[in-house]
Amino acid sequence: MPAPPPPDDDARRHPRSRSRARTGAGGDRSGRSTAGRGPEPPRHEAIAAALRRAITEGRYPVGATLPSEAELAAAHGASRGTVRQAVAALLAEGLVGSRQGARRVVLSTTPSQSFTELRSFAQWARAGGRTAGGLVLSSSRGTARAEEAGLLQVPPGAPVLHVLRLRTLDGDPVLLERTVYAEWIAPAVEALPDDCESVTERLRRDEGLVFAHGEHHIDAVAAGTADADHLRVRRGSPLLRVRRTTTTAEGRPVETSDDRYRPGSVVFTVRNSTQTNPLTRTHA
Amino acid sequence: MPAPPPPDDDARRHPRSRSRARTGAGGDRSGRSTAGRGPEPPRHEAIAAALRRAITEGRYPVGATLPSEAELAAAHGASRGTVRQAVAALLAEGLVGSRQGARRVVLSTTPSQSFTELRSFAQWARAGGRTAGGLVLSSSRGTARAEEAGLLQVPPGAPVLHVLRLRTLDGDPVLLERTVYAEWIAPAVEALPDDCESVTERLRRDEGLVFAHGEHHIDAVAAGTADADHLRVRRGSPLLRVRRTTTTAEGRPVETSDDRYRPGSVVFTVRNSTQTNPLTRTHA
DNA sequence: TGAAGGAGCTTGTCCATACAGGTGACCGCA
DNA sequence: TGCGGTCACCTGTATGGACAAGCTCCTTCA
Repeated sequence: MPAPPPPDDDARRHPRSRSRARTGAGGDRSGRSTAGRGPEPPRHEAIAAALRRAITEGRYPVGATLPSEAELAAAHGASRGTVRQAVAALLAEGLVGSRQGARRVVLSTTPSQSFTELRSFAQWARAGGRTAGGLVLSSSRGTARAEEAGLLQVPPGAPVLHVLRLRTLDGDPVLLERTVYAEWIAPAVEALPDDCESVTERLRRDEGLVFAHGEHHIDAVAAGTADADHLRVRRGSPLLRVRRTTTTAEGRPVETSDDRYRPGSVVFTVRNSTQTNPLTRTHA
Repeated sequence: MPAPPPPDDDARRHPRSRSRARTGAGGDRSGRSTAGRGPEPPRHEAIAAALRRAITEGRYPVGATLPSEAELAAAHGASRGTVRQAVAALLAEGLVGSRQGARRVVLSTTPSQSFTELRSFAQWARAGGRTAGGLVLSSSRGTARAEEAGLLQVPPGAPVLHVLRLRTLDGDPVLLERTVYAEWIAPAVEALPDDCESVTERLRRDEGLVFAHGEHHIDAVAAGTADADHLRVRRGSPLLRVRRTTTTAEGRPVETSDDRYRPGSVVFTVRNSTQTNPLTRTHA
């Protein structure tokens, strides 16, 4: 849409520099804190963010078609490859659908507040406009049982840290976490305050530890005595159980946890697609 | 925009044809049933499949590093971009992790038998080496309630088809489906046999209808009288509920369903990553 | 012996180009 | 009027080149 600046031939060979210059010069982005805050995100991510915003704000309602790759490329002063990279993100989130030959279609306008991103409880709560709370009920050193050891990739009987934590949403108890931390991270966890709102964020800030990967197993169980007590439900009432194991970017397991959600307050959402995959997967 | 086909005699300008010719010459793929069985998968998919197989077969155990992109490219006679497209698929499946500067690491060797792919119950069962069964308990025309209408994107009161279906795994009842089909697909569904093993596959074969997208809401509920009866559990025992809506590739809703799973027999698995996204998402 | 530095490899980002294959709308003919 | 074919448009696939950023390991110096 915004006609690119007059054809400057020598600059055409440095599109990256050109557009960078543009954001600084023509676009009064300089007024924004782009330079001061962080190293400036990659182009494809910026484009994806712009599209995502346009969709969630209703500029493209459900069923509408997105501009073609060529148009988007021109509008953002990027190449088609970069635009494809951007829309691939929306594809993976299930916001848009794509078929060869046809324009892309908007499937949903609600941002994926779900598993697509690996979200901590606090982050997830904030995204929904709610306030999360936390309270450590007990914390004790112990040894890993066989199952836990397997998940944490340590020998059975290895020292670990067991933590029982109650999570609240707007003051209501909704989640009981039974977490087992690997020993190498235990001191950092013990140093946290009992009512720490977001363990994930604290560990990232204090230890530089990022939870990069996670595996979640979901099923339903009946509330036990302890569950019922803390979550304020009757014993035997249904709970949503999520057993998860989290690892660092290098694949080193950090924690494994048995999380039990009180139904009604929390619903998990997964969006799905035959084309979920980055750049295709349609075959067979 | 598309430059009219100029008279090009230079064979170097047709890398696709070149490599095809290579596979044809060196590997006499023509001798294989490639021509008879489907149109030959894209290169990047073939490479992804090879890597996936190597991982699940244990050639790369958990924690091992994958060959570099350059090595893979050379090994498969493809360009780096194509290899990147292939590994992006594994990234999205959570099989491998990736960090800039470091070799890719294997995170898991179990194929994602889960939500990453949109699988029908029968397909999913087969993948696990089990046999799926189905039985229609009731099927009746009716009108859409407000909630159903919203999910199917039809006006409230529009004609729909309600189907109650019991699914079995190796003969045991594990899933009770309450499905609402949009009217335009209702005749095809009614034409199906009552004990149809896979509705998804039949509809694809007979109608050319593909279930391309899905949205799933997961929570836990107590078994009602009917649930308890059909699933052979006590009333009030916990069930895993998945409310899902499925649409075609164009985004047209096909069905919406309330599925209740008997716990113990089925566990949902979701694998997760900060880098789940196609080609990045690490920022912020 | 231990720590700082650098070289080389590897992944991330981006561009330009070309062709294949599917979609959908327009147009002409019966 | 209705049907079928043509064609512009759009996405999928693939290559190749260039540079940036980050990780590892090895060397070198104190």
